[in-house]
Amino acid sequence: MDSKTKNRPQTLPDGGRPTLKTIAFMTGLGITTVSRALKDAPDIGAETKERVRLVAKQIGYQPNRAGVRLRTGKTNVISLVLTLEEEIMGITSPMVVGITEILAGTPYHLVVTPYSAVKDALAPIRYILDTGAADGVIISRTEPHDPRVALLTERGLPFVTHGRTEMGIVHPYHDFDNERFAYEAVRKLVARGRRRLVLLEPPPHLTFYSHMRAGFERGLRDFQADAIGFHQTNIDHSLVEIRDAFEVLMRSEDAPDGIISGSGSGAIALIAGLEMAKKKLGEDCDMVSKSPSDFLRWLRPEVMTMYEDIRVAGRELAKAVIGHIDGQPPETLQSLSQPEFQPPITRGLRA
Amino acid sequence: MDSKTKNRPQTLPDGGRPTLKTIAFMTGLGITTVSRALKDAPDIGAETKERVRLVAKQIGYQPNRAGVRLRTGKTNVISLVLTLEEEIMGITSPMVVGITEILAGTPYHLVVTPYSAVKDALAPIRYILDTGAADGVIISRTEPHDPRVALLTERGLPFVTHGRTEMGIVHPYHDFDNERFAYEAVRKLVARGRRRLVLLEPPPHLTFYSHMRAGFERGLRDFQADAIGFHQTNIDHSLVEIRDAFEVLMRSEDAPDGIISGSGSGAIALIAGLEMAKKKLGEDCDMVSKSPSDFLRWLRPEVMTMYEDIRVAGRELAKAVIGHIDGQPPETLQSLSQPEFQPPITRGLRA
DNA sequence: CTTCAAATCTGTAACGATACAGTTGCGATG
DNA sequence: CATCGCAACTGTATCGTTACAGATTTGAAG
Repeated sequence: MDSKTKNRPQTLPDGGRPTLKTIAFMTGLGITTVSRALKDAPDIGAETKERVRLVAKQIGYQPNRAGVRLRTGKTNVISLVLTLEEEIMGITSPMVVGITEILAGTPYHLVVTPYSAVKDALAPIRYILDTGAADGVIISRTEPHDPRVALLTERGLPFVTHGRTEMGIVHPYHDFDNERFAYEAVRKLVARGRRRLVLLEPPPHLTFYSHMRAGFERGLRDFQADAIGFHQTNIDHSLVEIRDAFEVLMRSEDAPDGIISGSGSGAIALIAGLEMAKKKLGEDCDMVSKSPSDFLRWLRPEVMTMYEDIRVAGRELAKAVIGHIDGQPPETLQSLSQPEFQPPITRGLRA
Repeated sequence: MDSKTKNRPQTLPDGGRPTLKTIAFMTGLGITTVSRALKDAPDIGAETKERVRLVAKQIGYQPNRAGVRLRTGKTNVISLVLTLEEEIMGITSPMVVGITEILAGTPYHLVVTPYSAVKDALAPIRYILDTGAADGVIISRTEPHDPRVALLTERGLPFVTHGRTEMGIVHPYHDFDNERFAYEAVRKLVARGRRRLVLLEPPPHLTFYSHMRAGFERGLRDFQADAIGFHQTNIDHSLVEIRDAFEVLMRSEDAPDGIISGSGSGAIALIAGLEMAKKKLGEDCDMVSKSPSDFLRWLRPEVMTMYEDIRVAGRELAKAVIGHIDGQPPETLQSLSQPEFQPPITRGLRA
């Protein structure tokens, strides 16, 4: 055995799974060389790289994640941080699908990290930071001064928010244009002759509360309509609470004739309240609602809906975190999706 | 330096994160001792264990997952395998919530592993097996002879199915009792005087297809009703397809007077088809539907719904995989959730 | 006094990958 | 014909943890 090959691997790994050692053994190269060849390092010969790549592919080599993670700290994990009390109609589902669609083409895995909103929204972030559990984080329910954004920025962990902040930190985000949603909703209702408008708003601590309100108020000014106050409930309340509060409003002198619902499930409760007050949608009242799914269009075609495509949001968010991890500047990783009214469900035969 | 302490760690790990080395340094013990103390090994003194535990807790020690995984192969990961084309109304969302509720009290993380049903449902399973990506797997859309179950069993990777199989393999599962659902649905419809019943069924290749059909047919026999054939579509088809096919049926001589819908979103389409045929729900027709969410009850209270609690299913599935990983016998990890009719939404004030 | 066993504790090697600091061979340079 | 630089390759140490095979101490038995 000449000196050049004296420390070459003599044995193969026990388990069936190929490692760098397997490839080293098969090619007659050193483990280091194989590692560097697979990374396309400049100090490895072109032909050698080719050989290594070929063998790696043949035997279906996949780097051991634990090995990489232990040595380099790179987890290849994106963490989706969710509250357990997530929206009734399940915004999570299409979101997860959207994210995984993007991650499928990458080495990243999606880990769902839940927290109880009732407790501490920072807890999961701290956990991820302290344990180095992920290379990137996706958070939602963003607040104007969001401590999670502050913490993640300070500690330099790439992230993206579903929703914007107002704290002078430039960071990746994806958001639905709620300002424009409310504005267009007002326009639509006024066009139908409605002038006494009510808004079922997001909870005030979330950023998109002010966006939606701003759009609402701008619309009222531009199209000359009036706001009917309805701050007793918001889209985070239970359907029963929303319904009951709205019934009271609809029975009062102050009853609105146009309704804007900031959420699809909220719309259900509003409709129920309205009907309990013996009013009829489409006659006494018109309604515009945001809707992440199709059921309103099918069951209450009278409601005019603007579709919020959560699946696309998931895709955008995933692309943005990865971009952030790859070092792209945050300002290039921001996107806003524009609301559009949905056409009614087609009657008649169509696939 | 006496011989007893000569190889004690002299330096602390660079990063802020505490490791076994940190604790060893602080307690003056060896790394091995600390490791074994934290595992409550029998050859470590009681007082030593106490000290180690105390220090570990104080400094917030958490084992490095990559280290454990590399050494032991234990990933502490549960993989939820989903099709990207998952149910329209998003069954995924409450399921993920249910699973994470259980995992929160364990060292396990939830990784979502998607696949395109259009392609190969085995692909993600192979990936997990080949790369050792998880300690346990949760699969859904189970088939009577499910190749995924065969493969996982053969390779000895713990798993649980959402739905049962019929291949003579005893394995953990959680299922909704679809046989009973259909049976009780028939009973209810017959009690309302309906005798010409139609079933919107699951796709035939899934196991619960035959369960639901069996319950349906047993109900027809026991309560003396007749089946109206409707196999043109199933709950996997698009809402438009279902609606159009059902409209045709409702306009025909053969129009049913009772409808059983195997899915909540399917019910929406059936209602639309029925209305397009100028029939009225509650008058010409009654309907019983499975429903994983609340919207039907709110928007179409005429529909009698049986609630399928996906969140609870998620919890059961999580408990079952973990049980399987922990070596509990599969036959003790099987559960069936019993359908119950939901009460109507309460009218009047209630939280 | 040995000798031995039990009770505690410990070092080494290994899991798979990579950063880093070499080593080797070879043609060009002075 | 030394010397140098360069291209191509390699060994060692390390990340944090645990399995395994010792090592040390203590006290009781012979």
